[in-house]
Amino acid sequence: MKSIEKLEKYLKEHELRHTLERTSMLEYIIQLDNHFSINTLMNDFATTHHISKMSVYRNLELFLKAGIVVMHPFPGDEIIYELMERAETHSHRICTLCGAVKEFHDAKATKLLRSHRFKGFTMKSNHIYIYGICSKCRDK
Amino acid sequence: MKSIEKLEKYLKEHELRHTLERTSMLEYIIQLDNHFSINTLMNDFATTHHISKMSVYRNLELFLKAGIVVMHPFPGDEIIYELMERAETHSHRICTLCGAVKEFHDAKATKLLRSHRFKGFTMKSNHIYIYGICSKCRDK
DNA sequence: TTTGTTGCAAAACGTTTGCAGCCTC
DNA sequence: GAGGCTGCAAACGTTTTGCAACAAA
Repeated sequence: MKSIEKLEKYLKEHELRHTLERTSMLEYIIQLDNHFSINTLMNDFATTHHISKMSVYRNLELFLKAGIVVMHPFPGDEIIYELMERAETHSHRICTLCGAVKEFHDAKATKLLRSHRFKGFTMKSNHIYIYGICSKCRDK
Repeated sequence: MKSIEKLEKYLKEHELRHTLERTSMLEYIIQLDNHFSINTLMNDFATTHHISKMSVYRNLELFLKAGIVVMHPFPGDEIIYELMERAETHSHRICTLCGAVKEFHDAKATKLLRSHRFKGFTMKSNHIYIYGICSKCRDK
């Protein structure tokens, strides 16, 4: 499902309101087309759009609950997020030493995961992370 | 590889030192045999062992780099960690609405992921996360 | 003896809280 | 209209920084 539709569905189901701030924040994240952090939203988005830092915090929370945005377990001082819709198109491999992250595709594993059926759980999305050491760090 | 061996290998390779604090912190995490947060370490570990909060922060960082501990992308106000060795034995499914996390096994997918070979990247570990809605939240 | 490590305390910083006013619905 | 939502500012609490003393190798 598209991110915008997800937002509309979530707001409707939870009797929450459609605001300009929510829309503009989601649109910003969509056009970013990349990983981002709170800093990205505070420095690049909040300063150039009509929205307060508080609404950024609160609406990021909402996007996470609605499954529109995912958090990534990447090393480093910042928590990294990504649009769920975008994150679903690839997996991540991470160097624990330097924190470098690469995206890669794995059609087989993704397909296998999608076929899962859980009792008492509606699957929406699945994500794969591979940890290891990149060649740069290995050569040191 | 066992966590203790990982620590020794990492310290040796990086010419770092073997200290009582590092050992006791790792032993604490091993015997915990569960997810944990900074709070767990600060309140339950640091107060009952000879170690300062600063060393907890700094050594958690070290454990992450050494691939001894992993961070999880779970919703909520706390960042959740787990011993890598323990996390490798299961996958996680997460309810985005209430934040509930369940561990589950998926031998097939895990095996498939282990068979990956990357150019310029030495894989150490792989992790699967499934997002969705649990039955409790669905029924509301 | 060298140099990484620890622990302390102060400082800095990001995040939360409470509330008044605004805007959806 | 009712109640969610925003934005402000103050309060809060965690994390970082700098440094001196200590300890591993």
